[in-house]
Amino acid sequence: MRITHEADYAIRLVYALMTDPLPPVPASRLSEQAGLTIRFALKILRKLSQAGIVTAQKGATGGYALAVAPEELTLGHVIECIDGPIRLNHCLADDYICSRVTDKSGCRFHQVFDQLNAKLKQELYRIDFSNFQND
Amino acid sequence: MRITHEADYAIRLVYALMTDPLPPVPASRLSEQAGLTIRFALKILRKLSQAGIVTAQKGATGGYALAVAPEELTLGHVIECIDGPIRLNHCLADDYICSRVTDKSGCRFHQVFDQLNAKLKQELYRIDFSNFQND
DNA sequence: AGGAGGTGGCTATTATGCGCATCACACACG
DNA sequence: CGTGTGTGATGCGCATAATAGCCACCTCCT
Repeated sequence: MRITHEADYAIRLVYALMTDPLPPVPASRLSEQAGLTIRFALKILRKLSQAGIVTAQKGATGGYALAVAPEELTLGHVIECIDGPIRLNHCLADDYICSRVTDKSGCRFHQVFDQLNAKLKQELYRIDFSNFQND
Repeated sequence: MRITHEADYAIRLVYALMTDPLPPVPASRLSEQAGLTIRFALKILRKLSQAGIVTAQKGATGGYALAVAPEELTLGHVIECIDGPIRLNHCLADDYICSRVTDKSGCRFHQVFDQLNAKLKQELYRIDFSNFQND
């Protein structure tokens, strides 16, 4: 029922990236801002890069930059990029076979969790990073 | 971002308890209904018992019974009883000290997660077991 | 050449799922 | 009234997986 530390760090890294006046920002500066080791930051930034959320520039003057506008980027994007799909219950996974299933829409509990999950997801995808721009 | 298997099982156990026509129900029958081993079921039932959600009766004709009416018991009760407090982010814990804190209400991210968390909790405490009574 | 990120693997810690052994209790039956 | 049997209570322990974080080496750009 919790996002991982990694996802939390990812959010901080995106925030640090967004508020930095001089992109591209090297991982060292980002990790300092976000308060984690550079090694771990690199791992997280790689995931963000693969997901197309940030761009990475190698080389002497390289670093990271946001690939999408803050108002286009939501908490949901970042969290699912790091933690994988948001699922309140494991029974919401695609390949889960419920022993209590009665019809194709699954058991009543499944349906309830499915609805709740959709709501949570919707909320997370509603909160974009422009909300945090002036903090 | 997921409830544990244990909490999921707990929900199934409560459901089995609720739909059983002859309380008190021994753990053996409940575990069979809910599809888990009796040992694990006992551990979960103990937690439910300590939380006052079910009553346990020792002895030859003993077993478990619901201590509260189904319409008074919600998914939130059962989940928090097993998994502990619902927290979308670890920074919502009471003893967490945020490095980014700016005032007593915490950083902007904290505030957002706090609100989301409250919403989720509210939803989970809105869904009581009478919804599942006739399934 | 040197400073940047990319990749994969590695370790330590914690959470999770579940089992085992033993004790405590309540009823039933002799 | 005592003892046996079936029930739950308790605590220990372990196997597996997830998580958090680190390291070494490679690639790429300037």
